[in-house]
Amino acid sequence: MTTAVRRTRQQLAILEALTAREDFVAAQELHAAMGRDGHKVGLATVYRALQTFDEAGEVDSILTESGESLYRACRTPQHHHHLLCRECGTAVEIDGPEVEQWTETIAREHGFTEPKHTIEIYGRCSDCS
Amino acid sequence: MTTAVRRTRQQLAILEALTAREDFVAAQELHAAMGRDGHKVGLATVYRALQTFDEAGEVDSILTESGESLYRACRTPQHHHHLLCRECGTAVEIDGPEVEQWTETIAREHGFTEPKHTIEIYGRCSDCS
DNA sequence: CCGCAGTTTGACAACAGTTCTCGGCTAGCT
DNA sequence: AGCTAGCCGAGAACTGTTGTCAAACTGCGG
Repeated sequence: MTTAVRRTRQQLAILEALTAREDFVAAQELHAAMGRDGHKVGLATVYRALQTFDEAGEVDSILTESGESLYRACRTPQHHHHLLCRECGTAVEIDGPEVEQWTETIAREHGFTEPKHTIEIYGRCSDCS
Repeated sequence: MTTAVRRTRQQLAILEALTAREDFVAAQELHAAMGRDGHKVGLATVYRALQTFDEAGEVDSILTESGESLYRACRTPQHHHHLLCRECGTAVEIDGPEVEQWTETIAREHGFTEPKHTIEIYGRCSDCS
């Protein structure tokens, strides 16, 4: 296991709470949910932990259209994107080698290095249509 | 011209200030720049105007990685994406029919309707590398 | 087993960006 | 000119996030 060390009880609890969720959660909501479950952790701690996990690549994060960050414990550590329902929030993980390829090509063509990209598709899922 | 009506002096000034800029600007920066030029408009007005223009499709807007919105008067009203330098902020407009295609296909495959997407590529431009 | 050094925590304050509020002002119509 | 609907601007309020700092916890050497 190359999984990063995750020392503290709190961090463990946060990761656990996150894992228990299917979809993306806002830091605040996660914090609230943990409070409801009796796990008292500071909000700042939640933010810090999520940030740390994100940097370590242990969780997946996206930016909503309103600028807030959502997190999700991510099973496929491999790079991928999301298809999000803008009504109910369901997220489908998608994989797009073609697009990865495309962004790299575009970046290189314009002399850009270290390309990173944000690709999210928003729509209305079949249940919500 | 289907261009929306743009009645007031302020809105005109805002649009003008925006047009004078090559790259994406934050609402606040635009406001500051206008102040420097002697055009006094309220910050709230700048926000309102930019929002309105954005909805009307008269300007282009993107969300930075830190969650702030940037705007730019956009000459190619056609849908397109951006390649942004994360150092100096230079933006290159890019066009990717393949990707448009791809997102639609993906969305449809998963039963999603009304697909909209966010695709931004961040990198370091040749000057900054 | 005890104490120390370095981390981590959590309550709260501080921030940044954005939106709301509301009195005053304008523009356009009659 | 008078009236009305909508716009403006200053600042306050809000939201999500980050910083602060003392207290608590951790592992380690003695």
